[in-house]
Amino acid sequence: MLGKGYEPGPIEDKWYNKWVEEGLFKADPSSSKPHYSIVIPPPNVTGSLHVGHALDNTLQDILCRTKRMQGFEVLWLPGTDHAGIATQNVVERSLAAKGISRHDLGRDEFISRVWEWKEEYGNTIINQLKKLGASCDWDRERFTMDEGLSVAVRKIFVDLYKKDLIYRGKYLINWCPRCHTALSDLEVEHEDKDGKFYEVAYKFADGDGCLKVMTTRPETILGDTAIAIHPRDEKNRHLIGKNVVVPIAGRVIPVIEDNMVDPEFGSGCVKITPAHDPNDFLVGQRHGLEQIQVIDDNGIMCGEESGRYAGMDRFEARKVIVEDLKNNGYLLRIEDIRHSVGECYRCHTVIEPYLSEQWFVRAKPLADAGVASVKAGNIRFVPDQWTNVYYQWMENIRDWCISRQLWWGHRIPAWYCDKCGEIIVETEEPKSCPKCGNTELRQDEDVLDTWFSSALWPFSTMGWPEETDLLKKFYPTSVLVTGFDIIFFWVARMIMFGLEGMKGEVPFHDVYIHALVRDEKGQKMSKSKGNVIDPLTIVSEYGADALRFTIAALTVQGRDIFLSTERIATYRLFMNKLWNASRFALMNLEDAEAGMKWDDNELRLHDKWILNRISQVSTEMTRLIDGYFFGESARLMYDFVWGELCDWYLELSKPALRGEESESRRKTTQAVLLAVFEDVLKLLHPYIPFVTEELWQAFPFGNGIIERTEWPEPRIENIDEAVIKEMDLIREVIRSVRNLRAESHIAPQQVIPRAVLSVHNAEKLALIRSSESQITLLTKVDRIEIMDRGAQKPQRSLASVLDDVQVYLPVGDLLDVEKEIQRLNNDLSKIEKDIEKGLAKLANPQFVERAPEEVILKEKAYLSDNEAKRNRIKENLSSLND
RNA sequence: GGGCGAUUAGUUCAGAGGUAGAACGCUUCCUUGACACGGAAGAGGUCAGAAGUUCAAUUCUUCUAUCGCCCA
Repeated sequence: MLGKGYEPGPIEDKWYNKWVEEGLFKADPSSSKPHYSIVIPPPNVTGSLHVGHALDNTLQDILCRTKRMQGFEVLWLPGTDHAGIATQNVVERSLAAKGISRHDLGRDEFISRVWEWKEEYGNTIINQLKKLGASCDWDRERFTMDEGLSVAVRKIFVDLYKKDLIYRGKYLINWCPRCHTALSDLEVEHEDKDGKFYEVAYKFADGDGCLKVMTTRPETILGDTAIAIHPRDEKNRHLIGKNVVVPIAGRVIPVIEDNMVDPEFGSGCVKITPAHDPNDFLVGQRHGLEQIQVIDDNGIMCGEESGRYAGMDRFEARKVIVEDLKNNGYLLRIEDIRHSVGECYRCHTVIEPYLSEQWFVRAKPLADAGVASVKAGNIRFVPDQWTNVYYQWMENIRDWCISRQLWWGHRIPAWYCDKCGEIIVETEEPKSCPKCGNTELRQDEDVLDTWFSSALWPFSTMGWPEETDLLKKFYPTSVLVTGFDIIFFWVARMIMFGLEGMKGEVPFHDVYIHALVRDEKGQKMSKSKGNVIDPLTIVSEYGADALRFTIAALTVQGRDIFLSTERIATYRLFMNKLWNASRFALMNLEDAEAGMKWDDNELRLHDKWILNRISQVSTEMTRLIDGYFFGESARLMYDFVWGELCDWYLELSKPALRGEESESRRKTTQAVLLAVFEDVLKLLHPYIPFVTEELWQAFPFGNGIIERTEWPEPRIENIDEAVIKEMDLIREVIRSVRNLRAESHIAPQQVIPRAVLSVHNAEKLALIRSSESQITLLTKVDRIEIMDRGAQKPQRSLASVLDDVQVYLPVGDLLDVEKEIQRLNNDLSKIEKDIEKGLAKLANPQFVERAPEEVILKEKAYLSDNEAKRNRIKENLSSLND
């Protein structure tokens, strides 16, 4: 027998271990079942589980578990990402605590320390996923730095290089002076910040006067090589071709024309520093300007041109230079400005545009293919609003800087021959230079962007470039589930590399994009704000199922998720409700057997109703899950179990189960209970696997693991709408009697001798007659009397009017006439408002002419029902005055 | 500057071209043999504002306001 309350603690580990032991999560490539596959978005190996992971993986788990029950061979492939910068930072920090820098150790030793660190701490997040219940095939766990995946990385790099889709060159890239590496455009975060706008005078070289230039970065003046003006700038055009003197530096530079300049902005004259500004870099290329570097890779002023500022930090130098400009009369004025400043996504150091030799992916051709395959319908974004976001980015894509000046990562498979200058790009280390035979080759020091290896994840994890059984069975994957924040970083790049590596085959058919989890105030969760909800704390306090169910219920397409522990506590109660409903059922099923069948002749209205409803719910659940409607599906189950099964069916089933009707009624009710609980547990299993498994085992049908059973088919194929409507009426009658009781403060346990019903419709009359015992049971009324037509209504009674049914509750001395009049008047005014609306509608010739026939009929019926109700309420009112 | 999303009960959020929904909170009552982690009943909303399309708009369109995000 189940305990009195649901306790998640003891059951979760027990079942998780059992599932793993049974091999429930293992994917068999030789299976003949249709395939369903998902690759996990690999979390950072340094990471620990946050609610975003909990969301992402709960949704994937729901899909995988559902599909297993629906007869698919499911592969959910797990793993982690080596997270170049993050991991290197973590290990460097722990070394720094011992006073060691990575340079003290040297590259090889440092990397082996990172591996040691990974072995020790890297499994944290994997174990946390298990706590959540994630049904991944753990035997196939992968890591982006695994040997197999490294082979894939080298292979695709070489292939792309040979197709000229990867190239090397000296360009201005985003440089983080703290992380000491290049970053891609995506890894730079732009934030509007308060800053200063300095207006500086540049004197003409050949005489008096000067032109005015605005800049936010006066320290780059030292690297200026031109002043640019828009060719159609009437005001300044005459200056083109002149020369000016760079303040402080004293160099003479030309005034040139370029379309890049916005003539409306500032003075219309722009200083050009090709080595330290991305726009200026392009201008410099167009005009063949010199690139003068004055800031180095540490953000320190450098080089001959930086003069006496050499050795100063760039921000320190800015202050000093401004001071010097002022003292020499070059500084005309300072304005406050809000402008966008690029920062390193990882450490928030201000990015320095930095001229250096880097590797790039030529993105355009790859992006074109990626766009085409979405346009062709081979990949579908859900919700589809993300399709446009994807197109917009892909259509404006820029080349991707993939080299990183780190030690931890996939080393670029390029070797340099210092004798002849040859660059050799191969998957295996070359023995000698193919051009000059030199055997002293030097491998490129840099590693690849972590996202480069992540982009291969859907197929590198399945053994590519080998043609494995796994790839044959499970590629392309069915769906990718991830957050919108990495559509560009990851989704788009997987599509590009998937099409390239897998000969035009997409990496996944659907992309389900979910929102970000925020706190209850809608703020991003972050450690510094202290508003982080730790999923593992939640799991230990409320159970994994409660967390999972909350996440599912709050997941609505196209909207952020505001999570609070209050919400989780609410859904935790649902677990308890399900537990106790099952407990009730089991108490009454002690002599029941699996597979027992009900006798159709013994089914009462409420039995038929619940069988019809569970059938509708099963069908609906299948549809909702297929459409990725997680929130709707979870709430459907919540409402059905709590609001229909528990509140109505279980209550109505009690007399039969207690044996108060007949043995055959008892048996039939047992059979219905079994059927409904079997389906409910199965339908809920993907959402709340632990508690449903525990309950499943306690029922007579619970042989074997729940997930090895089949997903429910509707118990009743042709839904009987009439049954559902009839039950709705009975529920309404019951509610109205309860309402009358409560309004007149009759204690719930006090039995009222009779309720009198007046029914104006023959079918409804028969229905109510046959449901009398159900009504008396749930209203605590001794008997139901049906009033004859035209008979006098009972004295001193409360009254309530429904469609075709009037309910009277004779309460004798308890009747408070004043209050009852007030109550009826309230009802009356509501109805009169509705009647007015209806009359106005039907009096409108346009409505009668143009609205569809059935809407008009409905409106007429509604009106006449309301009029009838109004008249009866009036009668009731006047009879009160007797 | 370009784009996207949001605005519905005190709060957090669903919803749908044709009679406004849930949870939490609140009020009243109840320890009845599944559950007080519970049950019954109730109060509470000009569905941000304006215009348009329509017989009918809270729902579709446009604009405005406020908020949020992405890209430049």
